[in-house]
Amino acid sequence: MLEIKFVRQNLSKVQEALAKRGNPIDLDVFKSLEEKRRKILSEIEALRHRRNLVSDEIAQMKKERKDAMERVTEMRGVSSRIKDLEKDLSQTEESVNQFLLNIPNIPDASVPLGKDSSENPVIKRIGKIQDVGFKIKSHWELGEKLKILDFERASKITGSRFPLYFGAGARLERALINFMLDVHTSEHGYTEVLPPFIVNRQSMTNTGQLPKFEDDLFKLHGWDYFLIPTAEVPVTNIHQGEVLAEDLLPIRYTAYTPCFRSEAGSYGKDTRGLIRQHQFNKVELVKFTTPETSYDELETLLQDAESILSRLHLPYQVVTLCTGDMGFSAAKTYDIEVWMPYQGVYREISSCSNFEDFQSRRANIRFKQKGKKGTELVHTLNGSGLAVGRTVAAILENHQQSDGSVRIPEVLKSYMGGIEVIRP
RNA sequence: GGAGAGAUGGCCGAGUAGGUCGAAGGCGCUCGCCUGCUAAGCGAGUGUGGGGCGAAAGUUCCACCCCGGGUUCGAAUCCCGGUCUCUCCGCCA
Repeated sequence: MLEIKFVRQNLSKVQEALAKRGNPIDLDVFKSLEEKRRKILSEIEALRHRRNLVSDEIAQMKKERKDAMERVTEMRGVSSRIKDLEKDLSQTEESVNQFLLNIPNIPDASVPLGKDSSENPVIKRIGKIQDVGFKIKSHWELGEKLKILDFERASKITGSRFPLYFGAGARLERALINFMLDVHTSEHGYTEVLPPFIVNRQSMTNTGQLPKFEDDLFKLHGWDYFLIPTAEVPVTNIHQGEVLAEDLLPIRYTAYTPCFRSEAGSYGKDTRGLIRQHQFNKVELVKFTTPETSYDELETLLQDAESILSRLHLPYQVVTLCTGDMGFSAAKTYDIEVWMPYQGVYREISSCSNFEDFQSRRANIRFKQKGKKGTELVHTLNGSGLAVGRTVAAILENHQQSDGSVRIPEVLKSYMGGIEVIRP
């Protein structure tokens, strides 16, 4: 959420920034609501001031055993007037708030201008794409032939877009989770977290999934709870409402969680394989930083995610999301895209973002500098490190051999109980 | 699921016959003094958010003692509802 004062004082700047993102918003409604809110508020405060003064007077008169009836009667009127205004105020505040909650973040100045994903500049490509000299199979074909993936049976159990792994496939998924967590905790300085997989409405609102994107979430019947679409939600909300000591920052957490997404509106897209599922596993990286360091921390966050791909010998590229392609809460985002040889395209496998104070304002996460007055909002960041199902897909396709077997990357061997190749 | 106890400032902890309580006291922290160093000691200060005035220091007003309602001229204090935590019983991986 943007700061109300900032929006009020920078109407045209905000409007311009939102136009760049491709979601123009008419701020006139906001302007008049906000004026109304401030007008009512100052009237209420004046009346409350008066009431406070006279109430003290009444107390004094009672002490001196004087008759205070006249004042009491007067204050009855004042109090009921206040009550009416308060009702009006809370309605207006609610409207202003709803408006603000639906305004996306303002892109950082370094974010390239563009209308959609076709305009995301590639900033680097790592790893060689080799011509293997045989016909590349898709990961779903490999998975089914190797008897490690079974999409048909998964749909019997639940429906379409749910994964079912067997044997070395299940082991590979688990190996990747452990490998990623181990690297991030022991080499990159993150603290491992295992959070709830179900969160309440407030947490979803704090990180920006709500109120706008409820259709993308799975909601629990009879509860105001939701399945998490990413560990970002529970992990960022660990510190909601807290004032952190500055010397604790930056805080770095990594968490494995399953992720649940309704994928509303994606009918027909990526219908085969592991790319787009209602349930998938992900290892997430989350940081809380000071405003001064958040952009440096975004760069190292990106490196931390990249290092997983390098160690798995998977070719990838990094793009900067342009203004028109960024998520609602982000101020700047890098996507890491892994090479998927069957389709011959790079596919998103990690998304690393700096949210600046957009989430921390909603979640009220602050820090305090020693010896300094007041508090300041932290900056929050997160990135996938990595999406596990897509990593399995990438390993299958990139490390397949002409006989339909798949080589396990060296770094995973110890996690795979010595399995070096998955064979039919 | 049943019974009970509790929720106060960065932390601990007073405050219930409603009025000068934004809240005692302690700890912590900041600044100053003192002191071979450290510790101790002494003095002063020290919540958050919003608004007005001010270049700033500051000053002033409003709100906040878990959350939401209610009673009242006036609520941290009384009433109702909710959330969370703890204890006991039951059940359970």
